[in-house]
Amino acid sequence: MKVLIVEDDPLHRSYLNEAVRAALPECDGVIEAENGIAGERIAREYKSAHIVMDLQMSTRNGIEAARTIWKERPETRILFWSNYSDEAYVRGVSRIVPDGAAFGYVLKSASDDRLKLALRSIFIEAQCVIDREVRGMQQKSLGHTNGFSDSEYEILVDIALGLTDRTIARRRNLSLRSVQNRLQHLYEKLDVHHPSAKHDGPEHEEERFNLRSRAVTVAFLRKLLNYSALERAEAELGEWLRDR
Amino acid sequence: MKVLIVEDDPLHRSYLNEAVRAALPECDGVIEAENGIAGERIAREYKSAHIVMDLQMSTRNGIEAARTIWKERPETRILFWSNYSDEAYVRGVSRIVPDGAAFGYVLKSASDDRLKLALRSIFIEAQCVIDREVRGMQQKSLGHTNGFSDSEYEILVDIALGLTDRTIARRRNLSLRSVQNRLQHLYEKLDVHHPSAKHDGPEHEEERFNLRSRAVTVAFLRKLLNYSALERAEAELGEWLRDR
DNA sequence: TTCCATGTTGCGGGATCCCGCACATTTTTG
DNA sequence: CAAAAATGTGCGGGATCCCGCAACATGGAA
Repeated sequence: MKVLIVEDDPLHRSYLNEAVRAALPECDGVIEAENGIAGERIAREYKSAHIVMDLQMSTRNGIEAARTIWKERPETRILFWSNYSDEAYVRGVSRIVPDGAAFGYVLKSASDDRLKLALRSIFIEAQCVIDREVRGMQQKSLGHTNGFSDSEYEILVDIALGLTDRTIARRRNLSLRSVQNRLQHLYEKLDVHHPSAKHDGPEHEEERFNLRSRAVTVAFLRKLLNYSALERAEAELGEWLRDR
Repeated sequence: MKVLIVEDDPLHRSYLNEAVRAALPECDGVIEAENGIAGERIAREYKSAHIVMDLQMSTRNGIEAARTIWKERPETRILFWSNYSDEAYVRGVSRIVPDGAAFGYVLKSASDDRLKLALRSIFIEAQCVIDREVRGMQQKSLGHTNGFSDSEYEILVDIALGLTDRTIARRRNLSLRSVQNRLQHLYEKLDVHHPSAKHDGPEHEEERFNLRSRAVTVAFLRKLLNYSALERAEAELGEWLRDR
């Protein structure tokens, strides 16, 4: 068995290397890649079936790399090893994992033992292992209370990209009013109504926030969005624009 | 001489510890803190004058920590050791460094030698050391071509926070029109005009972007903004709102 | 001093956005 | 199955936003 490590940081890379060797005596070779592009290439060359992947890498992030790898070989087992459990990452990962594929999501802050256990579970037992904290995030994002449905998330991404209502309507095949409707729901869930508005008088004073922009900001602050998610969304938008 | 290391990641922390001991034989004690809060506390307790600080930390980021430390003891020498050279970080740092203070900015991707050299230059020679790449960013953000003036950056942050034109006007003591004027300049610099608009017919077709939101997005993608900058701006906004 | 660059402010209007009111369709729930 | 809760759509209007046109102020450069 060979294991491919895709990780930006040299320190983390060598740490992973050691952890893999210690946890998997049956492993007879560890290959390293220092960014997503190289990871994809090497995975293709060596037909790697066991990969440990960092999520945030400068030249090409782990989600993109994993997606292309899984597209070519859906049975590949990938363990994501990340610093963060942002909802944006969790959503990004669960969106691309193929049916029945074995994968894992472990935080870098996890203990040595947790990492090694995860390595064995996924690569030997073909069993999914998801960090407690990450699992919590996943649950929350599905539960209806305080959680965002896919359609709400979708429109959040669209306004984050800076699309107009009309463009969103065309892109998502909706009427203009429906788009605005979804926006209402989004604003409600993000709690970005006009905050300190006193409804005493009829005057329309103190509207402090531009709801559209504000929504994006609080989504960022709540880690529903992050740079990586924006980057991916921007790329998808680019494709759609090319297709008119 | 004692050195305080403020760094999230255990691996990086121990690497730094070793580097400091190797580069500074005259150092007779290395203290470690694993987040910004602890860093501030320990710096206060030990009156640390020599600090190596990570910028992105989960509980409290390095810029905040450095600011409070420098507020109490402006002669403290701080070496920032960061993964990124985002303009947002560079601006954030240069905004808080006191007059005449010795500081440094080295990327984590720098070589061992560069790091050790920087440690000696700052802590022994009291000389500022700024990574080549970071310096480039700094220059660019000052140069008028392709660079953003302070006022433009200011309004960028304001719309990123989701403020309305009127609120921005009150906050920055400007007229409404001036705010909109600055926005025009910002849109121009970020190149977010209505892109594929055909001016042939009088019809107003194909306005794909909401300029306000779009501007924030491209600023993010160009790393003029990042999570840390948003977080700081949000905190400042909170203060201002409390003061009415 | 005169001229020109830069920045601020007013006015006005077309395009969007935000959203209440209504109604139809779909899905969920009891 | 029927009630209830989502969800999609149209209409309309008040508030904002985007921005051209134009008048001033300020501060150097010719």
